[in-house]
Order: sequence, then C-alpha cells, then structure tokens
Amino acid sequence: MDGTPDFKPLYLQVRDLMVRRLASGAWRPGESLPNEFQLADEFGVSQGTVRKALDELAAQNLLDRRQGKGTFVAQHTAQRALFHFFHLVADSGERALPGARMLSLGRAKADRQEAAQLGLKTGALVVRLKRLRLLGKRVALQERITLPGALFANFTDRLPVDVPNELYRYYEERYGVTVARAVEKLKAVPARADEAKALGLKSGAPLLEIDRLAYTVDGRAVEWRRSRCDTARHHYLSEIV
Amino acid sequence: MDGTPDFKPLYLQVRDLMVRRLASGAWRPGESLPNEFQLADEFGVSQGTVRKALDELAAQNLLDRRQGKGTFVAQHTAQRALFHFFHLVADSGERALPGARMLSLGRAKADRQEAAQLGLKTGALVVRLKRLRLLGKRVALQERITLPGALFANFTDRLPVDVPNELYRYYEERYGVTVARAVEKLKAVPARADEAKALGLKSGAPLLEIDRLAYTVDGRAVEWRRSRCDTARHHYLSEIV
DNA sequence: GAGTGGTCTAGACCACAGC
DNA sequence: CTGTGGTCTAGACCACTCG
Repeated sequence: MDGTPDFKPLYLQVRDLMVRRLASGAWRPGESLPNEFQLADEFGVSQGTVRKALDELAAQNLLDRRQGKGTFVAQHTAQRALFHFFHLVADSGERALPGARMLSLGRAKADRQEAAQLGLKTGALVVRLKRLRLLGKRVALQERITLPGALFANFTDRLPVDVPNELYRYYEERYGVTVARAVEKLKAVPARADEAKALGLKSGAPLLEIDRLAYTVDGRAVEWRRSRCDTARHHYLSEIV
Repeated sequence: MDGTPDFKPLYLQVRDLMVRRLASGAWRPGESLPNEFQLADEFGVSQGTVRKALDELAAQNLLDRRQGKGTFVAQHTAQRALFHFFHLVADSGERALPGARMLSLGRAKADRQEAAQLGLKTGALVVRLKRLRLLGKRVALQERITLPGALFANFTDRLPVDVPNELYRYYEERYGVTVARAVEKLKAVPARADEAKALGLKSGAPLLEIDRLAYTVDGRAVEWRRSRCDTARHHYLSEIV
C-alpha cells in the first residue's frame, strides 16, 4: 500500500544534511569544518557514521580532508582547474593553464538555446562572454560563455580586461557560486570563417567543439560554455577507469 | 638515512594481494569470492579491513558486490561496454551499442607507432583489425585496432565475420585478457579520402578521432584503437565530477 | 604535546537473495 | 531460515601538523 522503498542509511542522511549546508553557503569554500566528534555530537550519530558521510563528500571533491589538519570545504584552485576541469593537453603530455584574451563582455536577453540550457525563460537576462585562449603562445581556442544574469549581478561592471582568467575561482569568490560538476559534449566541426581567422586556420578546418554545462552542488546549471579548439598540437584527454 | 616513507595501511596491502590474484587469473571473471570472514581469516586481518580492501576494488570496477549474494569478479557485459567504455551518444540522448562490420583482420609486424604504443619491439607480431561501426543504421565510424600477437594467439584463425562485436568480452572469455582501464585522446581531424567514402562524407570533412590505449589490471597495454567518427548526429560525452 | 584525520578491530544488528 | 553484504557503534592506537 505504500510502495516507498524508504530505507536510507544514516550516513547518507547525514551527507545530505551536509550538502544542504554547502549549498546554502553555511559552510563556505576554504572554511574548516568542526572535527568528526563535534559533528557526530551535532548530528546525534557516532563518529564512524560522520566519517563515512565526510568520505563520500571528499570523494565527490566537495570536501578536502587533510590528516593532522582538518576537513575543509573544497575550493577552486589553479591545480583543480588544470587537472579536473581542463582536459586539453599538449601532444607532448605537458599541461599548462591557458591564457585568456577577452573579446567581449555584455548583458543580453537569453536566446532560445541559452534559456533551454540554463533552465531560464527565453528573454531572461544573461551575461555573455567571448574570449580567446592561448595554449603555449598560440591562440588555440575561442569560447562563448553564458551565465544567468540573476546569479551574476553587476558582472559587466568590470572592464573585460579585468575579469580574471580562472573563472570558476572568480565565480566562487565574488558571487558565491561554486561549480561542483560539469557535463561536456564533444564534436568535430568545421571552423566558421571568423573562427578560422581568429585561430589562424583555413575556413572549414576541423575544430573540436566542447559544449559544457556546469552545475552547482544542488544541481542548478550556472554556466553554459561552448569552446572550439584547434587540436593540431593538443588533444582532449579522457581517462576511463 | 633511509628516505623510505614505508607505511602502508593493512587494507592496501590486502588490496594489492587481491589485485595480484585477479591479475594472475587465480580469480576469474564472473567467479564469486569467499565471503568477508573467510577472506579475513585467510589474510589474517579483521573482517572490517577486508571490507575496506574489497570496497576499493569495487570502486575501481574490478569487483562487483551484491548485497545478499556475494562478491564477484567484474565481467565485461553489454551494459558495461555501453556506459563505461563507449562514450558516443546520439544528440537526442539515446545510447545504443553500435553494430560492427569487419573490413579486415590479419597478422602483421608492428610498425614503429604500434610498437611504441603497446610497448613491443618494432617488428613484433601484432593482430590488426579494421572495422566500420554503425550508430542506428548509419555507418558512423571507422576504426583500426592493434593487439599484441603474443597475447592473442590464433586470433586470425576465425573468419572476420565470426569475430563478435563486443571485443572486450571476447578478449576476456577467449584469451583471459581483461581490460580494466583505458586512456582516450581526442582530436578533430579532416577525413581522408577513403574514410570520407566509407562514411558517406566529403573528403576533408571534420571527424572526431579517438585514440584509445587499453590496459589490464596489472598495467600492460593490450589494445591500441584508433577510431574516426562522424559526429554530425552524435557526440562524445564526458562527465566531470 | 595537543589536536586532527586515518587505521584497525570487534560485535551487534539490518536489508537482501534464495531456498 | 540461512548466508551474504551493508550499517552502526565504540574504543584503541597510529600518522601527520603545528605550535
């Protein structure tokens, strides 16, 4: 008569409570959490149960546990950007964070596609960025980024040249928006004339298109990014375990 | 005076012993392992420590734990091939295992590149396969596969048409070679004339090249695969957590 | 030395599968 | 009902960090 499976281990309940704290901003990036025994007291469970919840969150890169120091809310760092969110690698194997050159930055009304991707109404306010990125000294990709205007108020107040290269850290520090997860869809596409020119290629040259939707810990889409990359000297690295 | 960090938790030692059993074939795909208490006795540790080792291996997809039933050595199934090792998805979101049409199958001496990828000497015996794969009813990619001849004796005895579509299951069942891990490198490349013809495209059309090296649990490279895909109606899906 | 997370153990009990 | 893995607890001890 009820159909609910309705059994949820304690440690998952504790984990979900913790996720809520992270999502609400009660625990902010970089902060240290109370120790395991204090958390156990607070949630009314044993230290072992808290530990299992913490380990789950650490496995999802939401927390950072350091023996001897404590448990910290994960933060976007250059390292994380490089190894976790940026998958283009030089064919030689070297990795380096790409430079960026902003082309434009402005507000607009979401077109149908942007609205669909970000879960907004068509015509809702969005922020649009367009930039080139350099791998080594060579311009290797062009990207367009769309953000929901509601979450990123006054984004366009700053001069394009003053917007930092590492956006996820910037979103986190300035807007309290933490990207926790992303989905990328890759295709091979022909370069449009303007892209070809920007990247120093012939029109129609093959580019790797990376279409990324980034989500917060509570599942809201907060960035749509479409990059088109010259992969003559680089590749996208994907590890399957 | 020694420099060795030399502290290895018990559960990792136990895990490594188990990995050796898996690598040696003492535990074979599909087999069930002794229960946790029996393993604990055997290794001379507590059940909790064995559990931690088992959980590690299950997280790496080397074991399959089923409540109420037991712990089993992971096996390559259609499901696993589809969700774990095959990342091309229709733009609609549908996933389906692609059909295959073998074009050629034969022995050869490894060229420089094949030897380097697979860790063989140039001129060592290899098996080469070439096939087309269909997504839906449409030919969507062409791939060339190279295997070390030493591990796949008599592979070419079978008629090309009789080699099954799901290769990893076949490697596992017929040759005792289990693929545990793979690394893929993606690029956008122009179609060569023959590829264009096979895929029904114009020469120079953009293709997604997927260059995959597959490894066994003990780290030997056992397959090099290079696929070139038409991504007009499909994309490569990559999830970042 | 004090405080943190990490490991190891032992035991009780729960949920699930299958006879 | 029995056997399996899964959860929860409690306590001892180890390794790492920092003052």
